Amino acid sequence: MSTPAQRPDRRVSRTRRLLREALTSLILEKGYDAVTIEDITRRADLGRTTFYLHYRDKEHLFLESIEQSADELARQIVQIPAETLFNENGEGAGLPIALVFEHAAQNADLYRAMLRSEGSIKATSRLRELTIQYALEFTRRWWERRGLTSEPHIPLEVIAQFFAASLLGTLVWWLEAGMPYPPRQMAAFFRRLVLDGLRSVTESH
Amino acid sequence: MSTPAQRPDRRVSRTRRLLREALTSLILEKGYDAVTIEDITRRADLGRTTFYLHYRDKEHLFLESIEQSADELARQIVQIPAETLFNENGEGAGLPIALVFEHAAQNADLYRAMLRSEGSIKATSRLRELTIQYALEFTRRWWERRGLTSEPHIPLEVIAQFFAASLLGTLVWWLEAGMPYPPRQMAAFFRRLVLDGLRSVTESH
DNA sequence: ATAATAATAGACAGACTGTTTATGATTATA
DNA sequence: TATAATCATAAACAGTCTGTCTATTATTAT
Repeated sequence: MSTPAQRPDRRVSRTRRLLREALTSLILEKGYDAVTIEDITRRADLGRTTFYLHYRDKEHLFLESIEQSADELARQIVQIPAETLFNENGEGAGLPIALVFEHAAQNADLYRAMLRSEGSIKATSRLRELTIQYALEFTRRWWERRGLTSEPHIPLEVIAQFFAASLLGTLVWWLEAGMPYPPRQMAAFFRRLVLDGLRSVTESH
Repeated sequence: MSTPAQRPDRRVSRTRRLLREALTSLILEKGYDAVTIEDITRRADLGRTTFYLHYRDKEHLFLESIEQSADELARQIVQIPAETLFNENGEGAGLPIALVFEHAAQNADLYRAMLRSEGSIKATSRLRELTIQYALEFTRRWWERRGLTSEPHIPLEVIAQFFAASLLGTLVWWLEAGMPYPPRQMAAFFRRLVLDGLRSVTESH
């Protein structure tokens, strides 16, 4: 997070990358639980002991992938200028959500591996945490920006949690179904559902 | 599902119940992954080999708990008369959702164990499946009842999936947070969010 | 009362984990 | 390009868990 970045030994970054890639592909093939350390190192073409030089266990390796991917996405979202970030219509409306779906599409394998709940330990859990955290901050800023000082009828925490859960759930379904709609359209669906609710979908004939 | 119900040997139902209870409590204590078969049988005060007389592995035991609980809830919901089931206001409005939150509150331990994503294999996955399936059917009937024949702007599948994900997510958060609001109120929060959307929450001053 | 069924302890091979040790290979840097 | 530091490696290890089998005892339904 804030080390002076003594650039790591080339062997180290290579090894770590190979291990991450091996784990992701193996999860998709046989499911998280079934993957052994030896599977990983065999696919990465590394000695089994090498694994323990870098990670305590499978979980730590996977968590690294998650944090890395979350950082990458967060960096993209942060770049959106504050003026357009909260636009509900017109330019830039829904941009953060669109970025999420596009980032997921570009890293579909990793996302699938991360979100597939069939045996993901605290990996999925961590992803949830990160999303809720982000949603909470976003919701809070949104609220403030509207000059609303009084508490909403529904606690902010509930709102943020609702947002995170529906976003992650929608992502899971979309990825597992083979991304049947393009990212932009999926983002639009989601935005409509989460902002205007189910009722609005049936009301507009 | 349709066996003539040759009532099982008393020893069998006792053993199975003890195993289910032991697993649930152990999951809450050390997390799904960390629970071994021996842990389970020791807590249930049964021989380890006995376990294998009834279940192939931990997963099958847990899946049985899930199916059983889902059946119980479904039986309650099915009892709601069709007239009030789809009421959006007035009598019976939101009853199914309220039932879910109340059932979760009454079986909080089991629900926590089921929903805690930290290592739940395909258990959580199965729960998702069941919920989506139910949400899909419900949404379809709702749609039909409104006499709407044309497809909605958003595919029904997306809607059902959205509903299921937000419901399960909200449940998880609520249970893990120690049920900070009573079931009825939580159900009302959820109903408001899912039916009218986030925007409505900030618009009503 | 008794035949059928269920539970048990004990022993087993096989798989995986995480650590240690001693050795060989690659890298950064001067 | 020499060399000291770092990294990767194989081999061997004890420890844990799994799932199966066998022979024996206990409980149940009728």
